[in-house]
Amino acid sequence: MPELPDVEMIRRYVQATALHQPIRGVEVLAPTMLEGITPSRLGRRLKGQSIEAAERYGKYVFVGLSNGWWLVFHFGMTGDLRYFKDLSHHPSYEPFLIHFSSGSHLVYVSRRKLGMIALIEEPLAFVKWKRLGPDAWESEFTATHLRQWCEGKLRSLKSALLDQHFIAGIGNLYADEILFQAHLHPQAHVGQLRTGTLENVQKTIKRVMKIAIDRRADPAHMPRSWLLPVRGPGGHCPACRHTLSRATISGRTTYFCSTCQRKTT
DNA sequence: ACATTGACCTGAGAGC
DNA sequence: TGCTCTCAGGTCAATG
Repeated sequence: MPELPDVEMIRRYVQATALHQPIRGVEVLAPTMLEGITPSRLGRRLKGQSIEAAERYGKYVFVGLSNGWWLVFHFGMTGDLRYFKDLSHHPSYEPFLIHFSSGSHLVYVSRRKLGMIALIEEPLAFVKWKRLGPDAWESEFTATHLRQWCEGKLRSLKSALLDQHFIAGIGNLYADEILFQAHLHPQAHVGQLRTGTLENVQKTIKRVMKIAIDRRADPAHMPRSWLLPVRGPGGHCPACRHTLSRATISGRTTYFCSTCQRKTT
């Protein structure tokens, strides 16, 4: 679930639920998910503080604390943040919990321990350290950036879209959606696409991100013309009704319409 | 430079 | 019902 639109929902959720409450303590039930800090040290840094901000970059959420430190969350394939007034409806998988003095809780839930939790001093320095490309939804991601990055490269468009060093926030599902809407084959070579085509790709990325966020990142509520609602075995192209093709590209399962999506233009 | 593979984790669903 | 196998939205490192 957690690609850019989903992570944006998580950010807004934190902002709407968990701000300005003193932290009584934290609980780390999956210490291996902490990066660069021990559970006890993390507890000391957070105790008595409050959450004052929630930012996002790519697939990361940065939770700003009253002492200036930032908690960083990456959600892997299954992670989410949930806010509970009390823990009577105990979440099942909870690597990390923040307990507020009010009695409520902000809980990182995840079935698989593929995510990451860290404590950092400066989000932008973290982004630089991770060498993340521009956020797919922010204005820094321009057609010029796309063109410069693709120039002379042999790699496939699908792998480029998934590369967080190139552009941050797109995952496997939305990469397929973007390719579908741009009418481009996932194995199109980025270096062979014309300037006008690349500009269209950039516009498509922006449009897909915007609409996905407007519709709260819920695949069931995406437009009928989109791939997402039918993406899966036996799905049919919303445009031409052909059965969708399935292939492994860049190591990831890819669904596309072999009629509507072209390798060149 | 790029694609591919496996590792990291664990649940869900299919097939037997 | 229960077992085994395969797959899943992410990232990273090693290999060819």
